Amino acid sequence: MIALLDCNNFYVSCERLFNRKLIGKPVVVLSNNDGCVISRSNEAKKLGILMGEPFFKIKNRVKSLGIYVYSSNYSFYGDMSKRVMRTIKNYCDHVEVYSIDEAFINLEKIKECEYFCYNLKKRILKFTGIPVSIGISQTKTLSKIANKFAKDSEKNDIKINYKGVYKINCDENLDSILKLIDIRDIWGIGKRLSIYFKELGFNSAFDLKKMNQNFARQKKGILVQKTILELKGMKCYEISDNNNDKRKSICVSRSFGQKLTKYEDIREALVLYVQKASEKLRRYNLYCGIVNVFLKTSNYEKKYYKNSVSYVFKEPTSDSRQIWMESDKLLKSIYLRGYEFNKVGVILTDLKEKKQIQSFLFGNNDLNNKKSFEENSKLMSVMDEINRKFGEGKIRLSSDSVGRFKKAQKSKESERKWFMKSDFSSPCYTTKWCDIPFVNIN
DNA sequence: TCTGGGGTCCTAGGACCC
DNA sequence: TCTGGGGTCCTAGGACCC
Repeated sequence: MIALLDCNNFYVSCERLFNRKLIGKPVVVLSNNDGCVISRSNEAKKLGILMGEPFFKIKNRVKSLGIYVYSSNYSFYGDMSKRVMRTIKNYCDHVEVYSIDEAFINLEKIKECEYFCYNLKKRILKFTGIPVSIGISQTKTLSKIANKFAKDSEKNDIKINYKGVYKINCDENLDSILKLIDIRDIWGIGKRLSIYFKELGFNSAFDLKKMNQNFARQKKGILVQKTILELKGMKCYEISDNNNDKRKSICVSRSFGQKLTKYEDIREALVLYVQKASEKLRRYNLYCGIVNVFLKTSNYEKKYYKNSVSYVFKEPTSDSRQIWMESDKLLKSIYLRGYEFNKVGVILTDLKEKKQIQSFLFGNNDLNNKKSFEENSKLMSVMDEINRKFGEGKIRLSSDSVGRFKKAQKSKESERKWFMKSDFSSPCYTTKWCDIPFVNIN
């Protein structure tokens, strides 16, 4: 069994820790620049405040209803999150921290799941002050749904063994529960997909479960197919250990409080974001291969413009001066006069760890240039050196190339030829690396 | 010389999550 | 007047090569 633990109205619950008078009162927490509502207490939900609602639209209503309003304090929420997660890990071996307020827990070895989770919930409340709900089922997708019922059991008087804990069992109550769930509320089915499926007459989670998975796969891709299987109780997503959760990108961006038109003003903002991004980079002990800068007007602007542009570093870097120098040039290249900009940001991608010596060496190669025989010979000698140093070395290949490599391996000569003409790695293509054991071909 | 098919690499954009 | 920020993964399609 898998449990999904979710903190109730997390940001509001955090605010309540240090302001006891907020307990039992309607409270909302706003996003940056007090743009829109990102967390609501149950009382605020009952008053009809929606998630993501722009604050300016409901300002008057909020005032007249006596709702307490707070700007967000992310570093505080981050600290509280760490405490909650630490508490969970004290009692469970196998935990995947999924987001700031959620964690998946492997319950394989636990006999009385519901009882265990109920105790966990009580302990978290005692040690951190944060109320949580726990859903239990065979797959991640189903435990998400179970969690929704657990939350409702807190609010309403649903018959339930343990308050705040709910279990869906595939052999017993599955279908009757799925019939109650709107297709939009399934994990992985967002706005677009739900509109598409509803037009075809699939309205509930039960309907989706019955859908032909090959049809789903063909029309909407592998993720929907997996969701269908998960609804049937077949596990498609394992609980990860968070060991291999190497970050793939770092992004820092903000909407401006007011619209900016002057280049200097935008540049000033960007300096700060690049600074923050490079700090993160170094904190995680990473180097970045590509820097991307984007600039846009508000989506609601009549004169709409958005653009972004990247630079590939010759060598991966974590030097904030170097990153800024390139970012500055990039911004200049996409800035246009006469537009009212709303947002600028920087994204660092193609992140590498220091210890990835090989990708450093091979990552230096120019993109899109097939290397000459001489250049590849140079690479080969570098690999030899690695081989000598570390015993068995490894070559990084994009997984697409693996088949070709295996084919070439069939004879010594074809393998040799293949080495001579291949791109061993491309710094741009990072998502699907395969490490192939290095074979000394001499 | 002409042509087509298959494979790879890469990008932009879409969709989703919290 | 005022509409968050930070991520991940997948896919279609273009360019290129053989």
